[in-house]
Amino acid sequence: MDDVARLAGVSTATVSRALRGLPTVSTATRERVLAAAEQLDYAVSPSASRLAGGRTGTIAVVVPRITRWFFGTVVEAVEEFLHEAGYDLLLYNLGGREQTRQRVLRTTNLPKRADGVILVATPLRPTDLTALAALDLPGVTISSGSAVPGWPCVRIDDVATARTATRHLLDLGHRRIAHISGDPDDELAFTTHLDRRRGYQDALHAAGVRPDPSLDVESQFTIDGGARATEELLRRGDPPTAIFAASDEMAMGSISTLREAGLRVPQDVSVIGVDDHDLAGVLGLSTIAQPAADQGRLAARLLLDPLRATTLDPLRASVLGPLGAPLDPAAGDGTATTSVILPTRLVVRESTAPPRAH
Amino acid sequence: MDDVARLAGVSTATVSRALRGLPTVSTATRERVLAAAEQLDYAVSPSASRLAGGRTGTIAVVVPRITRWFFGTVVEAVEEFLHEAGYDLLLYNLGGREQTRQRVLRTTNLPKRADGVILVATPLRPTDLTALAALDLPGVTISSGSAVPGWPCVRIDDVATARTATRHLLDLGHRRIAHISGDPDDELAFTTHLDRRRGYQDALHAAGVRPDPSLDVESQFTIDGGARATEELLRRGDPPTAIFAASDEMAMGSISTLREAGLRVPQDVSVIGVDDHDLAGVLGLSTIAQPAADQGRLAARLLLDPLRATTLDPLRASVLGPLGAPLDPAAGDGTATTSVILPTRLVVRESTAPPRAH
DNA sequence: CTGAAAGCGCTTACAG
DNA sequence: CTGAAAGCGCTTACAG
Repeated sequence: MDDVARLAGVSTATVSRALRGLPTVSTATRERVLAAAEQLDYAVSPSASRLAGGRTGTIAVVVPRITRWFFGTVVEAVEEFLHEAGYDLLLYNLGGREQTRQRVLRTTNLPKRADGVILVATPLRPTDLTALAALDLPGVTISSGSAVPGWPCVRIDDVATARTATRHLLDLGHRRIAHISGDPDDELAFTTHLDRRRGYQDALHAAGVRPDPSLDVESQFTIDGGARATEELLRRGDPPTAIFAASDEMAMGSISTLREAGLRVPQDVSVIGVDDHDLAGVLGLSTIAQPAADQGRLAARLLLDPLRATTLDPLRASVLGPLGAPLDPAAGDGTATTSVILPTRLVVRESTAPPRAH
Repeated sequence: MDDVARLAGVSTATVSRALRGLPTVSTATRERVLAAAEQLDYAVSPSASRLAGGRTGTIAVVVPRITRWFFGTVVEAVEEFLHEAGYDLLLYNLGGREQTRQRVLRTTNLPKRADGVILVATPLRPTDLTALAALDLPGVTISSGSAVPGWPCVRIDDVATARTATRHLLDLGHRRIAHISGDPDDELAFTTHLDRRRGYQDALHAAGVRPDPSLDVESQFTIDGGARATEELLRRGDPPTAIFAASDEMAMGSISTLREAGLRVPQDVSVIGVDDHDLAGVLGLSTIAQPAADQGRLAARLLLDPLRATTLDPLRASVLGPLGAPLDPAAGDGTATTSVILPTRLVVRESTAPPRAH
């Protein structure tokens, strides 16, 4: 930076300002600095910049399992948004390891590594919430059960989504509709499966069908979880004519088990999932599509907008107007949790049909 | 850190040494420092540590698309290894954006952000190689077409893998065997599809079958790419009795198209892929399984072992012996490229069967 | 085995 | 609009 300053005939302070685009630099000076930096192929040292400026230019993204469709898709969208904005992405994949969760949420002194964090479907205990609040770090959650005070939350309406899926099966004439969802080991405040179960029950009630507990099986949100839940369902005898799986991956596991058991989909059993997984089309799986990439992009934006606004000179920020303004007015007060709810939509393919008796 | 030093009654230099486990600290002192740090809930500032020490404690991981099975699985394994070793992971998802590739490989001054880089199946032009060499950064490639001088490479034997797949089809009695693979837009030095094509042709030749160019279609390594390649194949008339797809995702797209065209798998057309994708079982897809997670773990280890060795005091490193030693002696000379080749294995499921005429 | 001191390369009040 | 100077919080020779 000294070299650049010398070449441009200014101080390093001015080089710093010019390179960051601060408005308090005359156009002529800025151009001279930029030219000098270019000529010397200079780029600021992130380490020094962080230490002196207190900003890391990095966002931490925490997902349960990057290999699952929803999380991979979210991360891809977040990554693109962040990198286009000049931010780096630190990836934390919990992978079911409780200790990792602890480390990420506590010890890691995240605030010194990142300017903000995006928590995707990360289960949070009350103590975790306290820990997060203590970090005093900007953050956004995606499809999180437990809202973090002051953090925006991007998600879909899980209850409505489940209702739509169940109603689709009801409309086809099904009455014995099973539901596979949830994680039995999950004593954490992760409510996605609870919400989806509620929507399922709501829809049944609205149609005058009393939910049969023996048709409601808990398992993991994975292919394997869906397979095992379906095995359990079949083991109980008197199988359902339709299954609403809480995710496409569960639905795929379910279909696999049904076929192995000699049951045809949809002739013997209809199956519907949630997600619109990349492979849903290949498998002919009916589903409720949710916009995973949009949720990622939006979360990244909600996180970055305020960060970028405070980076700007206050004067300029007021001139820029909308750029600095939070997407939702309510997000501004620092403690309220703004939920942005994105729409889902029914996609009917070949895995759902009227029951045979019809 | 000043506080810790004061509480422990030593200098900050000693605190620094004790906390990093350097061997030049007496046990008593170390314990006092650790206790003080614990008591004050102290953790070093990464920014300051980086600036002063020159090490970032971070590894950059570059993948083409995190949403594809192979890359997601690799990243998950790498993430676990890195975090257990106390390193952070910076994710770069190329996503087909050429400019991102440029930025990552050049401008980003990677060496100031990461201590090393893992390049997963990243196409490299000769100029990229020059750029990488100029970075003077430790790195490892996974399944890269172009070897980077001095970097270890972890991969499978693509030629042998393709040969095995093709031979499986030949053994079943197929003679009209199509191949879908490759990226027609790929003028980069990414050789995976070339190697797989060669294995395919080798196997045909060995069986006395002359490869039919009209049965060899190029497309993308995706579900959609497989679907389109298969459409093209059917459009050409006189369809094959079997298809060897260069990846499971392509195979899945292929199956989808075949079914839409009214062809049954495997009765009318057999299909085999490469990967052993999570959903290969659900789809009954025969495939050549490759160890994606193992490749990720191994790459991370090959990258970290030398880094950690140089972090240690030379004296201690020699005491520790094997820890500091490179996995492969040849990896040590700094310019040779060591390839570690992991085994693949044929997994026969329901998508392959003898041709009907049989 | 330990400490004093320099220095890593920036950013930020502060003053002008 | 710009500069001089302090300081961000560590690590590392160097000396002992």
